[in-house]
Amino acid sequence: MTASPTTCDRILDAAERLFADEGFHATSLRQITQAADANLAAVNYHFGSKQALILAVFRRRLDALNKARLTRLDAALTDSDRPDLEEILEAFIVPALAFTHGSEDAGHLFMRILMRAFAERDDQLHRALSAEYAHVMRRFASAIAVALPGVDEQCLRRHLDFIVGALTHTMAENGSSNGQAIANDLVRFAAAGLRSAVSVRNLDGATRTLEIHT
Amino acid sequence: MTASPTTCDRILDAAERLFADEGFHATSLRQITQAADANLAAVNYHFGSKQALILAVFRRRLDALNKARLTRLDAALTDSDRPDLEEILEAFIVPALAFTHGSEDAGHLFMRILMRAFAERDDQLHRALSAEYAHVMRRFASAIAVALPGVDEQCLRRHLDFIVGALTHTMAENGSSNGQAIANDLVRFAAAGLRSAVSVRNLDGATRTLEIHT
DNA sequence: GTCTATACAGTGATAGAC
DNA sequence: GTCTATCACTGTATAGAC
Repeated sequence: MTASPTTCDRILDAAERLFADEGFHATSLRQITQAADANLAAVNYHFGSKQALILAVFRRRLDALNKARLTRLDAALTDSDRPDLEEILEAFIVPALAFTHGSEDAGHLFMRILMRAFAERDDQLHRALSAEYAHVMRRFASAIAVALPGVDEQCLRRHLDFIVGALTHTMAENGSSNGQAIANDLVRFAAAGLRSAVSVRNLDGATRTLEIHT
Repeated sequence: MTASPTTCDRILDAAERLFADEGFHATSLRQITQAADANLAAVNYHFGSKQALILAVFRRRLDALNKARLTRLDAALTDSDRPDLEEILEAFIVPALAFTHGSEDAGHLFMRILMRAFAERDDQLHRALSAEYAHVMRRFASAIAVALPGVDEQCLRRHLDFIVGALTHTMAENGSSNGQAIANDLVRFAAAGLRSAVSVRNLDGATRTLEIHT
């Protein structure tokens, strides 16, 4: 069941489970290699460092998540001529929160790992991952820009940061409960927030008399 | 300049600076005590553990932030009879992002420490801090509930999580640039998101024919 | 009480033998 | 590729000096 063929995979599996259970910092390489029936030095041989091992554990699951996101985004875009904002947001949010309901091993572990990730990640990991998946963010930004014509580019980038922050914080906070309800809620919240920028901008351009807060 | 009177304060100052520069995990107690002209054991004597020292460093700044938030909230609530949603959100968001512009030592360090916090925090720290400042969240939740009559309680709690996540992620991502612009943006974004919940709920209760997404 | 010196078990990493 | 042995370093605990 847990006996994967190669040493590399056994280390990845053991590391994922231990990281999810105990946290990254609290898990030692000796624990991991012992659980994986491997030698201590094997980690540094195969991955280079503990940091790189953590990154590898993440990459394995985040690749799947972002592939699911892009697949759903493509479906939403080809679905109709004019992309629907809610569908785009669902393509980004639902796959992330969907693992929540999976009592499947991989899904459950992934969720707990993600909770750990945003509860404990260091910025090396953060930088590496956000660079690695920047193209995903760019694709969603483009799609939203089409669905919301007239939205300011810098404003859109900020709003995407808002959404990413809300999503990850909520995942870390709420664990594996109410995934679908939270997803619906966040989609509506984010859509309203995004649309508010466009309407304010339009009003501003049209009348120049809008009062700006503080 | 950096010579505070007591050993306790010197350790706190040195720890804050080193944590901001290098990160929590990467900074050793030996670095801290050396920079603070103190003995290694002084940390465990005064704070109990490295974890508790990290917590103490946070508490010193977060106390000030949350006091500023509550002061501004009180001002917004007594300002007029009916609380204004945007003013409430500003009371929560602006003080957090205001430190951004402070070239003052404390403000600048605080910002970088906060970036580290949400780039590296472990869940012990997270749990302790959110428990410690839960009353602040409760006060803001109550204020918003008054400003937005009819909003579902559970929904409001989720939305507050969205806002906290968006705020912290954005602070960690954008560093010390454009604080005021981001604050205005986030206030508008959050207000629109919050209002969307109320209008949807009202529509839902009134017509029962609203289509629910997916 | 406040602080110091010292010791300890455990960490990630690495060089070199097999 | 894999393993053993070893390194410098970590956070923590304690006994004792001021």
